[in-house]
Amino acid sequence: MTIPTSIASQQHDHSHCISTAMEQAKAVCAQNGARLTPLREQVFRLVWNSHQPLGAYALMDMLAAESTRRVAPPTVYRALEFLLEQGLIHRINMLNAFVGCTHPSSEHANNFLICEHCGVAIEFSADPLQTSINDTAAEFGFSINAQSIELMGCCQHCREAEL
Amino acid sequence: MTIPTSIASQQHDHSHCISTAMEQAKAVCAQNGARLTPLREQVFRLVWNSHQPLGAYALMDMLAAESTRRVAPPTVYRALEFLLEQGLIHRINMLNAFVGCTHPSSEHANNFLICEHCGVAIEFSADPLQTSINDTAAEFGFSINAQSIELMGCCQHCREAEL
DNA sequence: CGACAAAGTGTTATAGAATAACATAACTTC
DNA sequence: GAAGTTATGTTATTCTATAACACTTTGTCG
Ligand SMILES: [Zn+2]
Ligand SMILES: [Zn+2]
Ligand SMILES: [Zn+2]
Ligand SMILES: [Zn+2]
Repeated sequence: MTIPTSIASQQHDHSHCISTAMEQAKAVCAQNGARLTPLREQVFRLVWNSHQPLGAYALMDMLAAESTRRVAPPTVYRALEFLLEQGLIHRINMLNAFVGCTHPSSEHANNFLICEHCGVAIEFSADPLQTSINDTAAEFGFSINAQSIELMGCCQHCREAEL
Repeated sequence: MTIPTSIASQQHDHSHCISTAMEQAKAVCAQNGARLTPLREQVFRLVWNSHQPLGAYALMDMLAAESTRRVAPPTVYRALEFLLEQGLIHRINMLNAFVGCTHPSSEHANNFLICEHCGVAIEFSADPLQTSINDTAAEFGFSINAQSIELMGCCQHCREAEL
């Protein structure tokens, strides 16, 4: 019922990721009294099509491909905004792209490993890391409202594949 | 001869920041055999006009205001690219903006506290934080090429001013 | 049920950020 | 000074995101 983040870059039963994410999304929206409309669900599904962050315009094209009607930017941006508010997806600032959240119900810090090879974004959280972050902020008398940690590089799977 | 990061959001002798940054920039370029041309120096100076990250188009307007000739995007983007390569400025991904680096000569991890009130970006580094980052990456078998840590919130100075 | 308000979506236009491609100028090096 | 390299100018275009307004659907309440 949870999505293990570390498998994102490996071969795995991704349909399981999708269905789990879908369940969680419905639960979160129900709990928040938010409406996961057909359009929003469609965008969410498209974002979850893979573990690779997707740009808004790529999503727009996929939306347009699925339906016959033409799709304009606000359509997809509004859906993305909703999903961001609900904590169901994250924005990767380094890529101007969006990716599904693997644990939307619990508290989550926006931390990602992003592989430059396969494009997969692995969400992670680590207590010692968060402690260091909080300590540093405290040291500066700084109060954190939002945090973005993005590490670009090469994932284990891709490095092993290269040998 | 160094720029203390913690004073960025306070009243301080900013002309000292600028002159120090300028010295360091010249030293870095000399060491790397890179040419700090008048245009690049002008852009660098404009970026260092404050501790608040500046967008490329704001810079462009400032450039245009200073000289009579008209300035097109590639002009400023090429200068910014050069300064980024030399490690003299950083890009704040959450803001699509650029800010001067306070310690360009040494190794530096791209870590920032960004105040939503005054807009100041405070560059910081913390050994335990970096250790946690490296540990986490190692745990996932991930090799880091670039890292971006951006903490948005409210700086001490602004919080005290609000009371 | 029928008005009404609120939330969601469609549509057009525009703003904002970044790069491609090619021409010209300046600076090196021989 | 000629040739090659680096830097800048110039025009056009791509990519990302939002503003503004119209229309539709959904939920609420009398
Ligand atoms: Zn998966
Ligand atoms: Zn990979
Ligand atoms: Zn200063
Ligand atoms: Zn502040």
